[in-house]
Formats: sequence, C-alpha cells, structure tokens
Amino acid sequence: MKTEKVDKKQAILDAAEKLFCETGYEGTSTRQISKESGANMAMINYYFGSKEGVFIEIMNNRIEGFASQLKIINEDKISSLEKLHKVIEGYANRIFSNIAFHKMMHRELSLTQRPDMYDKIKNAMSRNMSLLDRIIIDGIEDGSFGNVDVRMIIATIMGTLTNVVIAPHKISNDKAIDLSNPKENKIIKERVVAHLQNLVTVYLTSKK
Amino acid sequence: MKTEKVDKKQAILDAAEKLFCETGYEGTSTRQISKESGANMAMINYYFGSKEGVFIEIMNNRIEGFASQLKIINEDKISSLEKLHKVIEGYANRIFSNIAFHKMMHRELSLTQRPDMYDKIKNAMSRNMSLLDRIIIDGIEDGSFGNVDVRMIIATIMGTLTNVVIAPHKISNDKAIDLSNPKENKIIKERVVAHLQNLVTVYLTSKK
DNA sequence: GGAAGTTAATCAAACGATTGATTAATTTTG
DNA sequence: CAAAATTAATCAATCGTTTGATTAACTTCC
Repeated sequence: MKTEKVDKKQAILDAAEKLFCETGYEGTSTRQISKESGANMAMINYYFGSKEGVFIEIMNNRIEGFASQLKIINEDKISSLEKLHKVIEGYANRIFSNIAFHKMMHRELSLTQRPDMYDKIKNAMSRNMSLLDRIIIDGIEDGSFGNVDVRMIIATIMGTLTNVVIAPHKISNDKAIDLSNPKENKIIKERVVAHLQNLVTVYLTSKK
Repeated sequence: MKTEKVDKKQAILDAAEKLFCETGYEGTSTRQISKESGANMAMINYYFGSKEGVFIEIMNNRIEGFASQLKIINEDKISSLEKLHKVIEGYANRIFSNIAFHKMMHRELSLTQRPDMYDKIKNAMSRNMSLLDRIIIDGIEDGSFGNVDVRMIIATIMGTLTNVVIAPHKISNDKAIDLSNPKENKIIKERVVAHLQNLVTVYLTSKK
C-alpha cells in the first residue's frame, strides 16, 4: 500500500469546500465537515486553527492560480480584439470548470461582514478587471475599437458569464439547464463564449 | 398622539430584511432581529411561525410588485426596440433602488438548499425572462432585429445589471463606487442603462 | 353604562439542541 | 522513545422555539 489513504488535511479541505458551496459558510457546521471528510472534529482546529481558517485556506488555494493564466495572454503579439476573445474564453473555462466555487465566491462576497476575505476576493477580481481594462483601452487608443464605456463593457462580460452559471436558466421552455452534466456544461460554455465574442466584436468595432 | 407607534409586525420585517441583507439568513439570529426591531423574541414566532416564515414573508412582499410594472410595458404600442429600452430602464430602477435586497436574493438563490424559496425566486425570475424573451422574439420575427441568441442576450442584460451592483467596482483607479450614496447611485444607474440600451441597439440591429 | 367575558399583543424565562472549540488520553509513525 | 496524529468526551455559548403569565383593548350582556 503506497498512498492509498489521502491525508486528512486535504480531505478536510475537500469536504469543507463542497459543503461551503452547497450550504454556505454559516450554514455548514464543523461536525458536517468532520463527518464528510472522515476526520475527527478536533482535526479541523488541529490543522487550520478554526473553521474560518479552513475557509481562508480554501480561498487562498483557489485564488492563487488565478492571475497566472490571464497574464500570459496580455503579452501575446496579437490584436486587442483577439486578446479580448482569448480572455473571454479563459474566463469561461475557469468559471465553468469550478461553478460551485464561483457561486460560493460571489455569495460570500455579497456579505458585508468577513472583511479580510472580502478584501482578498475583491483584490483578486480587481486585478482581473485591470487586465481587461488595459486590453480595451489599448484597443481604443490604437484605433481598433470605438470610444466606449470600458468599465461597463467589463461588467457586461463578467456579468454575462456569472449570470449564465448562477441564475436559473432554461434551455427550452420547460427543461432547466444542468451545468453539472459535462455535455451540457460544454455546450452552454461554448454558446456563451460565442455570444460574448460576437457581441464585443460587433459593439467595439461598430463606431470606430 | 395618533399612531406614533409603528406596528411591531412591520418592525420585525424591516429589521429582519436589513439583517438578512447584511449578514445573510444563516448569519442572522432571531435574537438580533428581536433586538433590532425592538420586539420581543416570541413575537417573531407569534406573527410568522418561524425564522424562515419571516424570510418567506419578506421575499413574497418584494416579489409581489415585480411583474406588474413590466407587464404594462409589453402592452404598449411601441417598437420592440423601444420596449427593450423601457424594460432595461425598469429593471435598473428596481434593482438600484433595492440593492441590498437584490444582493440577498442572489445570495440565497445560490444555495442548493432551501428548496421552496429557491423555487419561488426562480419562478419570479423566469417570468421576467419570458417577458424579455417575448419582446426580442417579436422583434426578430417582424424583422426589427437580426437573428441572435435570445437567451444569451437576456443573460447579458440581467448579468450586466447584477454585476454592476454586486461586484466591487471602481470609478477611477483608486476610489471605489459607493452605491448607497444617492448621487453616485443615480449616476451609475444612468450610465449602465445608457450602456445597455446602446449595446442592444447596436447589436440587435447590426445583422438584420 | 358598567361589569363580565373575550381577544390579540407582549413579555421574561426557560427549553432542548447545536454551535465552534478545547481538553486529555490514546494511537500511529518515524 | 519522542513527536505527530487521532480520538472521545466535554466545554461554554448560542441557536430557534415554546411556555405560561400579563397587559391592554374591544365585545357582549343586563
């Protein structure tokens, strides 16, 4: 037997993330985390100090690999429009492969309380917004794009993606979309990416 | 002294809504509601049966007046594009005048649990989406609009509005937007309305 | 019109259950 | 054996809810 048994520390993180996503931070008890992970209750405080420590560790792990992928795009020698298309695709990939976490992030972000985590998430988002900001402004300055409200364009791109994964959508008039189904997930992701890429292309190049 | 004392029932609803918005449903205790409202703890169960009963009552009251305003628009004898512009404005007005509630709605909606309320909110949103759906499809059929992905347009409209009020935005590079300031609230609202109206106009009429 | 009856509203106190956290003892590991 | 990991038991605090009693206002009846 090599590493048949995963270490309890990771088991706690996995279980906690799953539960936080499903029932929220306040709605999840340490006993639930203990049960779900198979670890004794005391292990939570042993490894992470507190319930909030678990939450913070989860957020830090997730936020960590966030900026890296997108930064590379901005250094490519491609047009502003192509950059924008790539960013949209990159965002969509990230969000659609971690829908539960993305929901949780937005949920906990909308609480006035918990200021340290709030700031951390806010800063991570701000960094991404700045990247988008840079790309669009470059496009305007080099004449690729018309003169538009940059911040609102960003709100449209991020808002559309978030709305599709969070709001309850229906694909036809009766059947609800199930994004946990990999097939549907892929279809909807490509659909929203195509829509957004098309939308920004038409809009940004319309009033040059 | 006429009716100096406001009704306790309403005081509980007001206090609970404020607290639910600030700290979430699970994060708010009945004792906090009692303290904030000035009503005895037992009054919560006396009037509403349970803490969840308070929540349900709040949601019902808010959702109630939701469809009425928008329905009227669809019966106007104006073009599809004008209808769309009016709906965008109507939505924005509603959301921007109840930002805290709108945040709370989205937050509690993103929980997998609490199925009855979830369904209620979902249905209310679906009704609004159907209205938008109808307007855009009419526009496509009578040749006013090009052939676009209707559901994604709706996601863009609702997503943009939600993103602006929920995500942490900055107006310049350092100062954060404060939507609780009536002046800023009005400015940002008009800005997002102008952006969305402009966006849908350009996009929907671009490929006729 | 005033005593008797009825009602809704309000209260302090307590209920059992659950919360996050800690202890001290035990087992596992290197 | 010593350090690290894990356990069951327990902690005080807080949770949502319920209780029984009291107040105040309104109805009914003679």
